[in-house]
Amino acid sequence: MNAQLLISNVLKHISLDDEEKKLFASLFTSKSLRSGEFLIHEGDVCKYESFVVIGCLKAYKEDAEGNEHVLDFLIEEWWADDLYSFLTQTPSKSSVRAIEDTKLLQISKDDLETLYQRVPKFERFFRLLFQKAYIAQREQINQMLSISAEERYIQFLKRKPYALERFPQKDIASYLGVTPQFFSSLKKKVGQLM
Amino acid sequence: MNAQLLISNVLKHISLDDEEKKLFASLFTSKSLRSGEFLIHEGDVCKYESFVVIGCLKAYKEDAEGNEHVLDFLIEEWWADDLYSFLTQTPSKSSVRAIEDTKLLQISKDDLETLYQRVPKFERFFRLLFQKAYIAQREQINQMLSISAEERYIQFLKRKPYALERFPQKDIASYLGVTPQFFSSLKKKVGQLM
DNA sequence: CGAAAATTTGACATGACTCAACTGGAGTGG
DNA sequence: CCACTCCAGTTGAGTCATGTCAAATTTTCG
Repeated sequence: MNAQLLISNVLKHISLDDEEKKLFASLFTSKSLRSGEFLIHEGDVCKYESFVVIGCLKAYKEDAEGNEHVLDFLIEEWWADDLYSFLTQTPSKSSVRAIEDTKLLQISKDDLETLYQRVPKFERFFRLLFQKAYIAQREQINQMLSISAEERYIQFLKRKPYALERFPQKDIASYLGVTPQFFSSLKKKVGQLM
Repeated sequence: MNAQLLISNVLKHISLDDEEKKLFASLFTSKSLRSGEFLIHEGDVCKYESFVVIGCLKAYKEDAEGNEHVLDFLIEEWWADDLYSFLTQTPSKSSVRAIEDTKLLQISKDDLETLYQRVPKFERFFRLLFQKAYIAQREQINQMLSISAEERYIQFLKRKPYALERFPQKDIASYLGVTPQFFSSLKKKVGQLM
């Protein structure tokens, strides 16, 4: 198992000595998913926190009519999984599914608690992750309230320039809250402007 | 200063002995706001975490054209303030302003750190708050993606039946992401259905 | 290659916005 | 206590953004 990407990600937020790095790496196990496979199904309790080493996934929720609503895209160096379900050990309200072949590193809730006790500064690291997720969401809400679908799409492209190549259009449409048809015309229009 | 409401709120999540209650209460100071006064201005660093004892406030953000976008309403037994700004001690991206005369209890960042060290289980309490805020936001995003303004309004009334009496209509409209005019017609239509 | 899924395109329908005018209540000053 | 002003809220006409439905086209993948 190669944990280098994971370690270097952690080092961006807190410092670690060799001992701590070794302990940290030893608590993770690796997992692979083929495109289309589930990391979590809605209703499952999320037992692991997962770090994306390579690949990409979407987090989404189904409404009463069975329509998918994409909440987020996860790529390399992001943490997948339903954070809320993981922390509270209650059933997840959303699903996470690979949209490319994906390799993950996973840590269980118990091992994470162990880690907190032995190296308390990891608590800070994971709290920072949570905070980032929180503020990113707040931005997302704010954008949805204040700007048009076209502007949202342009912002989205700025933040994730690789989006059109990596994510299916219908998932991007869902993430932005528009129909695939309307997204198609948006894309054409915006493409001509640039 | 009367901290009973605050203490009983904390006791819903963690247990405390008398000693701990006393310490906790001693770290808070009270603050009053008249209707219309600011708790935080956009751009300020949020120095205190505030618990609403009585009254209500709105958290909002202004866009480039100067339009308000209401992000949240805060009433009794809620925590006001920009959590992100408080935790990271960076300038707030939103403002919080009283819409009724309001009484708050406040704790500073330093005192909160002291509290964490002396009674570590408070760390859990505040982390739970954060998690709740996170999941509430995720619900909000999900609703915005999947349901119409009319349905959102009906859901909102279910969650906050007191809303029409306590909050100005234009603020509710902004919270739901519609114009005051359209909100007015929504209200009429939904009122007739019920 | 063939079938299924994703994307595009066009006609039409509707939800939500803009603008403008009107109503009614809450101060404020004379 | 009245007249005046100032907002918040309402109403209606016209418009634009986005959705729906249906069909054509392209891509994906077994």
